[in-house]
Amino acid sequence: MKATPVRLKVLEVLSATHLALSPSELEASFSKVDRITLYRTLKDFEEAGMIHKIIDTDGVTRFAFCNDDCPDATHTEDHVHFNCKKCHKMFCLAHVQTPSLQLPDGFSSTGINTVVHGVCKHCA
Amino acid sequence: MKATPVRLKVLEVLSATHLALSPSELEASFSKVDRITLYRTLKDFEEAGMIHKIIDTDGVTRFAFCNDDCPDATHTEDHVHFNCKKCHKMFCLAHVQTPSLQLPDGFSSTGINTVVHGVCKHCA
DNA sequence: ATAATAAACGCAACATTGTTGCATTTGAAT
DNA sequence: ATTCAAATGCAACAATGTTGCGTTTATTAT
Ligand SMILES: [Mn+2]
Ligand SMILES: [Mn+2]
Ligand SMILES: [Zn+2]
Ligand SMILES: [Zn+2]
Repeated sequence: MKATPVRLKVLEVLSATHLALSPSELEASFSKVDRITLYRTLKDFEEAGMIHKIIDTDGVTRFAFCNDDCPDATHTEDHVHFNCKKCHKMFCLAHVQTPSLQLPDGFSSTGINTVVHGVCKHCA
Repeated sequence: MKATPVRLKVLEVLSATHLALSPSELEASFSKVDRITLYRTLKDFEEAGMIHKIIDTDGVTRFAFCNDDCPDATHTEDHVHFNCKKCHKMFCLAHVQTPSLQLPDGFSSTGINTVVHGVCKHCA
């Protein structure tokens, strides 16, 4: 993977926050970047396990940086995400682990996505 | 709310399954129904608390029937949903309650969305 | 049964999100 | 400096969802 300006910018923004950002938000944060290139960059980073995708309560796709202790395979599902109903931001709660649960007979789980909906620290 | 053919059809299909269906799946299941009317029907039903919306692992919006003991306000978040990675169906696990969890200071929850990803009973 | 009316419908038109093909540019290795 | 695969940017497209508006229909009152 080559170190290009677009990739460096995306990494810089995502690594500096605990928020999960949408492609449109990222596109707005730095002008001059082509929409299609951004989508491809995000897909490449995701496949490389550097960021993870998470869909918020409104169905908006968002991406967040994976910290070092993030297990490659299921990085999305190891921690809880929080979606604020006021500011609409999506927080990675890296220290809140996904709770386990009991499934009906015959169903087997490979990951759990937990999105909490409510009011965040800053909007309280 | 008037009893119209479109509404009756949608209710009939949704009330006969425990699956959460997408607008496209519903549209396919009965031809002759206008796409826009279907969207409006689903929105009306949702606002009336008759069905609930849930977004699957792939970001696809889906709707499922609310059973009688479904509390009006947070009907989406009271039970767990299961998304099969093989058949891509989304099951309402009406009898598996959403687990509670401990949020960081300052964050308050009004609902939790839990989507389990894995292999379903029929694809096992 | 008929008429009145508010609600629901269906169409066109549009916005947003995401993908693919292809010609051009560029990062990095030789 | 040369080379070449990888990355970019543009056009074109598909899927999903929304809004405005004129027409039709289900229900209510006559
Ligand atoms: Mn996260
Ligand atoms: Mn459900
Ligand atoms: Zn907030
Ligand atoms: Zn299945």
